[in-house]
Amino acid sequence: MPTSRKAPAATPFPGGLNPGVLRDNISYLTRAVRAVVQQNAPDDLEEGGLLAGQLAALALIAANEGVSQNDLARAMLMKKSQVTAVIQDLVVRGHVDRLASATDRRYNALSLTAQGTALWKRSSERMVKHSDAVMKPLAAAERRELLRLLQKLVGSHLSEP
Amino acid sequence: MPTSRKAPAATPFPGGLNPGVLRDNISYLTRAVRAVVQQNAPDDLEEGGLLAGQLAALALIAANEGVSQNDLARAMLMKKSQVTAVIQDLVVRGHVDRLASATDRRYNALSLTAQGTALWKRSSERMVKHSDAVMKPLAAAERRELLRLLQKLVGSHLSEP
DNA sequence: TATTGTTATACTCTATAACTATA
DNA sequence: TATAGTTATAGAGTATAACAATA
Repeated sequence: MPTSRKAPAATPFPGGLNPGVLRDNISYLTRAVRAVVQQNAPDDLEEGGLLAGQLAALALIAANEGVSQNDLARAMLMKKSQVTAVIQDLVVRGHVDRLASATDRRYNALSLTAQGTALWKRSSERMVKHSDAVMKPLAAAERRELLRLLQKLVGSHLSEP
Repeated sequence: MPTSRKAPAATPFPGGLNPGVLRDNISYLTRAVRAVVQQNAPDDLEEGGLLAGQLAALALIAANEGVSQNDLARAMLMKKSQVTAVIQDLVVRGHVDRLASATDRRYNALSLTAQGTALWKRSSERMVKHSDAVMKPLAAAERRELLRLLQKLVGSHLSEP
């Protein structure tokens, strides 16, 4: 019997264990990747005591001047109460301006301060490097495909909730 | 100028925002998928107040009778202290037996009780259904490829840490 | 009434280090 | 001395609901 016929994947599993149903479980796998992401984060990823979500907030504010906290919450898949905490700290630290919208004063229009812009410039480079480092074990085509599939998965669930 | 030439991906982004560098960031994307996974979890996924990691522990013990807590920690990418808490609760609930190994009494050999086996039988079905539900927006080939890439990514980082 | 954002609260998850017991 | 597991603790992440301000 030829050995090449439908070899059973032989996925190396952490600790040499039999993965059982976990091998094809998206919950387990994404949790595992999150752990890998955390472990590969450089100590200086979050400059000056910034929290993880605050970097993502900076990224989105930088790319969407005047965005509201509600839209930010949707984009980051966070509760609005969580966004309040994230933004409040960024405001206190002087990285973000939070102004009530002129047309509808329920909204906060968020923007980066000069200091926030400078911080983001430094941070974004580290952020991209970190992501690249995590993805390094994959070939270029695989990296693109993984990102595409994750984007599609998230996008699909958010467009039809 | 033809509009079809290298269209800019047009990835729909939550909240209609410009994703900026987050679009290709593995940290952001996996965090987003984790949120989707959580939101799609049925209320009865974890029967009887079980915690998330406890299901994964059941899965691994079921597939690896007599496994040690250390190997479990590696496979689940958890700290051993975290595994202690997870297992302790499963032991108290009567789902898991924890016996000092006969050959080296530092090790605990974990196994499912009859009750734990019955629980796992029920839970594993819900677990697989949950994963399938989350993956549903992807085509079958895409699902396979996403799982393969996540497995490869995790496996690569754990084999050469 | 409905929506944006805030506050308060609780629970889960994760990380660290000191400790024990076995080897 | 090295390893498996335990304990204690702190911090980060997340979910819920009640609330104020604005529309």
